[in-house]
Amino acid sequence: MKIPLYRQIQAHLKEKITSGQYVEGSLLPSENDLCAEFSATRMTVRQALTELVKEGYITRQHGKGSIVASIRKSLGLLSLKGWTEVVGASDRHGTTSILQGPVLQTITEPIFKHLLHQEFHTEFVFLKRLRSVEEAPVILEETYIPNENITALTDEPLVDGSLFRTLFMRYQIDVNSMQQEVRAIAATKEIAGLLKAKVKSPILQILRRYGTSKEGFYLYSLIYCNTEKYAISSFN
Amino acid sequence: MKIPLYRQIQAHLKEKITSGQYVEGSLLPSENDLCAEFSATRMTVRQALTELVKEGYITRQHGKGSIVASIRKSLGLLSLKGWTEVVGASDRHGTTSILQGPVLQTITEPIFKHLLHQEFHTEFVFLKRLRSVEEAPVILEETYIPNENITALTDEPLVDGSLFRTLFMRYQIDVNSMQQEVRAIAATKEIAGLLKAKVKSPILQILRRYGTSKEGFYLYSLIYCNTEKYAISSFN
DNA sequence: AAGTGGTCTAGACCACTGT
DNA sequence: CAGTGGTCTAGACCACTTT
Repeated sequence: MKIPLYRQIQAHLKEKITSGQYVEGSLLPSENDLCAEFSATRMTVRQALTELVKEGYITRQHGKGSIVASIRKSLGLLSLKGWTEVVGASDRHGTTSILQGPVLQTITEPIFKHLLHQEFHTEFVFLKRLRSVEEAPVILEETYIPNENITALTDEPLVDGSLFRTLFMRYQIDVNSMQQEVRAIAATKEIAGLLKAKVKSPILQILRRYGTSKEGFYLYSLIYCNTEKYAISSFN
Repeated sequence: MKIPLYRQIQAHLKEKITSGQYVEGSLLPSENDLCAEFSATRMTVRQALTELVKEGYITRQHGKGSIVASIRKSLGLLSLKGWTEVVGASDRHGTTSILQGPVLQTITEPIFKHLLHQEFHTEFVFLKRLRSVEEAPVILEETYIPNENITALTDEPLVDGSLFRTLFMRYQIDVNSMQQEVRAIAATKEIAGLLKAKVKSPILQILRRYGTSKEGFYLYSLIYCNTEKYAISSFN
């Protein structure tokens, strides 16, 4: 077997968590149970569990067990302050509307150049989304995904409306890291219009590159956020 | 002994790294050497090393060894894009000047209220610093440190001009986590003046709480950043 | 070939959380 | 109290890097 046993256990548990078979807040099987299930020793099982803690899928409590973590917080990076509080645990007064795409195109934003891993002119799947809280638009997000045999993205709707979830379910691509640049800019006419802000009002701009479990495969996002009512928060 | 052996090994190595006895880019003693030195088994030594990787002090390479990481990047959170590139590996065209403090006072910024862990009116050591690149001011940082027997901070200068390093050297307090909120705001007259930007120009505002190795002890920072030339970037 | 880190076994004792 | 995770031992074989 090429893949280490602890990686297999890790992947197996991750699958059960993301698919909802292990519910948020519940307990994973104990270390000893997992040892039996996978014919492994505790050290091996613990290595898998330690990885899951590091990735934020579970927390552990001495004497109790491994607890499935609350929301899979998109890597603990961006979470709209108040998005979940205002909106409840499951996003439902928050809405996302797709303004454009998914559609094939090349990157036109020169701003991406210096953190681009691919050729500037390769083809990307493009997606432009507007996220709102209580009817008020807050985030404008333009996402570029290099077209490496994922053209089907443009044909079928997203799983649960989530891009990351779609990539995971349909292509087994797990987004697992990120690099970003944050700036304050003055709203252009177009951005002000979409975010219902005044022209020239301060807007948060985030340039982002996501790393994935597929070697050399990155996603790119250009995000504009009206932080008048909600701030962007992050942990760690 | 109350402290686990692997924690002791971890602390020992961390000390040698931060004090410069193990130089950046060089190799740590091999696992077997460390086993001998601490009369421990490899699993125990490896647990210490794994923690150091997680904290960013070292990287490891199969067949080679444990390599002391480059800069201790304040938790991989904020690093001025270009600060190190523009400025060389060791910060030296970047300057920090202390505008005010360290001095004792209470927090006056109501903005801190909702992520404050202490009472609003407890006493804090206050510090106001301006960071520049090539003579141009870029970051204004106001830091509040709860005054728990650290009054000496106000008496002696900072070690290497670094607050974190001072806390570590003089009080064995290690800053190891962070929570932040980011907003875009319009520059006030005062901020515009200090950052040499126009009044009402877009400024990045960061509200930050740092967690430390001392249970329940947090630092607070209010940061203003002119992102016209340099962006704030982060990894992970 | 020698040394390094990566994975794994088969035990052990302890501290903590539940009943 | 039984069950859980936290720490630790004393080995083993393998894959990778260097000489």
